Amino acid sequence: MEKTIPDIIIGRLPIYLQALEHMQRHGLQTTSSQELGEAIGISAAQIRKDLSQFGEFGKQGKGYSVPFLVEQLRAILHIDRVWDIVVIGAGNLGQAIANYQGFRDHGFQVALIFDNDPLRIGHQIGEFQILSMDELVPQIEKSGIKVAMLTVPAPAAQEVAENLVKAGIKSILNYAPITLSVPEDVHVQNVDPVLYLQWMTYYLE
Amino acid sequence: MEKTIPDIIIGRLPIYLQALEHMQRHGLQTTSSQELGEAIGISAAQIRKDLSQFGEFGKQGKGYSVPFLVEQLRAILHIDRVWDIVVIGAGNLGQAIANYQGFRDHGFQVALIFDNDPLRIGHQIGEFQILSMDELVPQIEKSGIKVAMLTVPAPAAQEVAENLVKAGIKSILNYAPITLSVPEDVHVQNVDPVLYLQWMTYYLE
DNA sequence: ATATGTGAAATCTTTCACAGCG
DNA sequence: CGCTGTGAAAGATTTCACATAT
Repeated sequence: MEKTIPDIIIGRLPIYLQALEHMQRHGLQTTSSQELGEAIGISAAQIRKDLSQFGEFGKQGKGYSVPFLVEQLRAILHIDRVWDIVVIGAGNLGQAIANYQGFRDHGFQVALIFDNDPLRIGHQIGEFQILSMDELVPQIEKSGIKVAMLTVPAPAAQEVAENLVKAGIKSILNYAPITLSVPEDVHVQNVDPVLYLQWMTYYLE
Repeated sequence: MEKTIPDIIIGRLPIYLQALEHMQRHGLQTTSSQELGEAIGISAAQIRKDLSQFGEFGKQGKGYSVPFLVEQLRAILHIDRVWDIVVIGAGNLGQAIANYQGFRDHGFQVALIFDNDPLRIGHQIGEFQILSMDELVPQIEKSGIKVAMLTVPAPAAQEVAENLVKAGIKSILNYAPITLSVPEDVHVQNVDPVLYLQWMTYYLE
């Protein structure tokens, strides 16, 4: 009886939340679909329609309570808790991710980091030791972590992804320039910046 | 008379190209919409429809020449040349980007990098000196660069974006956790990883 | 025999416009 | 009166299925 909510709607909720948290930091108590829409470049009707998939969060004639809507969106997105994440690849990007304050501020906590380079294994990044890739499956299994960020070179990415799946990972943020093949119940988001740059250059010249 | 091609199609072309380059590196001379679709999880019909917007690149009964289609896609996306890019923010992420080999391999060349921290200004990252934010508009104007990657903290991002627009930037890859407000002719892609993590946690638990 | 390119159909997404509530 | 929530309409995207070319 549960209707499935389109992925495209889920993808907009974090954007709504980002803007609402911004309003909240600025002390705004109430907003409207109109105001929120103008802040993020999305139509008021679309925001109302999207939110209506999950409940009735507004008051007619009044708008939405900012703190209440923030709380509701956090619950919907399951970010009303702290998620541990694992980083695979301790190169420049992996290290930058491990040290990025923005994850902590939003309830994501880097808990494990792996690399296969003997010169890196054992070294400290922030408060974590870089672990050997040989330890990947047992360590992740033991930790119960479900979310991974993949920053290894393309030729290694598919094999690592398969190990992540074996270890019980269900969500992969993939920085490697390759389409990963994974089971249906594992979600992959490709965030290779080159893809986005190539998209944007279409509109140049 | 030129029909506008939907943005959603443009966004898939870099994915096609990524897979085709992968095939090319493995020596594959020919492929089909079916085979390409299986590699990236997109239907064969959609690939054919997308490509048909730009011309007739295949041969009936035969399929597509991999090197030819790679060349055509590069021309369509305007990546049959080297693009200089500017990085704003020389923190962990900005430095990781400045050193990322993947950009060079795909025709993007970091040419300038800016920060507003006096402790960073003047320091070397790879072959580049970190420049002062005060120099941002004149230096970018002089260079003629059109593409920027924004890795500054959220509170600074909107102001920096406005300066980028003044300096003639037309494409911004935005890592800051905020929706930027820019003129219509400037393209922004938001790549804040927190947005993607929040999207994925919806499907967990 | 095989695989493209493409109208037509099906599906999905967004916008419209207004009843209804505070 | 102002703004939500929502059916219905419009618009966009994807899939189907086949004529056509090699």
